[in-house]
Amino acid sequence: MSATAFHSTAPRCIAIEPGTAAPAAAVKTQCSTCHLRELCLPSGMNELDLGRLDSLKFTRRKVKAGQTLYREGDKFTCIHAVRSGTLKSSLMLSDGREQVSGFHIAGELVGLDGVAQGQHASATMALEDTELCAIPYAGLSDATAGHSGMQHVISRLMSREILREHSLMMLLGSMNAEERLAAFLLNLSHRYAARGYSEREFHLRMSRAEIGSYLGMKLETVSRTFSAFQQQGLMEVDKRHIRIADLAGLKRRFEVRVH
Amino acid sequence: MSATAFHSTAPRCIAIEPGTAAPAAAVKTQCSTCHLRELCLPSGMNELDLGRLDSLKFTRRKVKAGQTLYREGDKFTCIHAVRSGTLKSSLMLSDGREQVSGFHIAGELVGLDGVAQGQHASATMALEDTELCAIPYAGLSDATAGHSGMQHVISRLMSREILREHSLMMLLGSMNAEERLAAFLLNLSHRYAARGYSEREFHLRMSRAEIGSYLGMKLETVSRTFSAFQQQGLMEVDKRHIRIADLAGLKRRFEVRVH
DNA sequence: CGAGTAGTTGACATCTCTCAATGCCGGTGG
DNA sequence: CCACCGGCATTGAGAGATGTCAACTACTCG
Repeated sequence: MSATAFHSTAPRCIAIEPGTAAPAAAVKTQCSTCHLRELCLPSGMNELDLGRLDSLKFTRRKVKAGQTLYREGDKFTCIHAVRSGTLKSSLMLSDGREQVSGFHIAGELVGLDGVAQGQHASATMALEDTELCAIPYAGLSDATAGHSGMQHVISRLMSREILREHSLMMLLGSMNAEERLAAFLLNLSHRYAARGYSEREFHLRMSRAEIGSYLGMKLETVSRTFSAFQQQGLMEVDKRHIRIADLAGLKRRFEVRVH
Repeated sequence: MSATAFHSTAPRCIAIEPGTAAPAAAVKTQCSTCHLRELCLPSGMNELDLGRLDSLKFTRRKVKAGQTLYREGDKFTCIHAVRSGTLKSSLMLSDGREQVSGFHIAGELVGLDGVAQGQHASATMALEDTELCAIPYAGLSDATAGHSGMQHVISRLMSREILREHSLMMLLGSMNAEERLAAFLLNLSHRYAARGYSEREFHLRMSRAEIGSYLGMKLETVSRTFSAFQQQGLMEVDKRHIRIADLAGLKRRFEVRVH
């Protein structure tokens, strides 16, 4: 049904992707020196806790465009933090229907849904060549045990994931096509802006079908809605390149805040 | 827009509802003697951790039908565990649109979305007279600090909430009206069965409008879909009383498992 | 008893989906 | 080098599902 296929093997998070340019010894990363530390796992931690995090030295991992990071049912061992690139997570129904449940960019965490059952409930695939930090969940649990501030940060991250899903539910449950696409674009714009990129001009890494799956509409409807926005003078659309001409107007018409 | 209105005051979780039959001294509850312990907060804990939980002695709290437990924006201090009764949680858009994000019955936890920002992102209202345990989040954090098994249980509960929202997203994003309503009823049936109630016959505590809001459809469509199920011989529907005549058939036609 | 709430049903409108044709682009192989 | 192919996006026409509006009934509460 979906245009995209899962054709990679499903390596574990401890393994280094074979065939990548990674040196023989795994590249290790410390949070305290990472330019994404304000957005990512350490967000909200104090210096002391950040130091504790550093002792974990996370392994880096590369995933090429089209390859999966994990599939549904895979054993859950690691949370992953995106260093660069873009991923999509999706849920699969027994009859083959796919629903994209999220897109992830630099500084975002992937895989928190695996904690509940010790195995992943979704599959996650790279939409472009992507680099991540593999954060072993067991190691993280040990490191945070006894440090309630640090523990609270983890809980906050999980709760934040719940909030993220709230807004998607809102979107899927009570918005029409234009509102959905506008909410999606405004959300992306916001996330890019937080990372220092342009909030008005960006390149979509996902297909119309993937956007549609995420927003609960068909790819043709996505395409038509893009065209409608363009005709309304709200933005210029050239395939995956988006330039928002009237960001304020877009917000005025479509920014529906939750409470 | 919505048929339901918020007309209660919004008491804090430490307070005892005025005017209820609760004795002067707050009723305290220990998890180890609770008949819901297998389903609720202690689910998956060992004896030792359960003992630690007992030392917290949660305050009971009653909320009458139609009253709110908390509203969006309220300070988050407690998670609540449902002892008896039914609640709904809902999200509000700035333009007044409401989306029900969940229904909660005995043994389920309410309010985990507040952890992220220290304030509630949703509002929660009792659909019938309801009794809860108020679980102060700070106290819980302290009690679990240093006990990674106990901490992991909390994380699991949050992750479980993420999974719950996953299936709702799946439902909202890629199912038609019959599938949505069937999935909702099968889910309810399952939850009642786990609590020792009939899986075939139950009383809905929520209106057609509330079901519709939860499932992303209008109340008339909910009503029509109930009628369709009845005509198909799948169930008998009398207002809010449901008797599933052909549970196997309902499952066969509509049970779409995630992976 | 009257008003208000909840649920059902019908008729029609509207939105999104479905199916189909076309164009564009990049990669590949003759 | 160019023809061809596959994947992605756009657009049109018509179908189908759900929303909207309205009428009616049953029930509850004051």
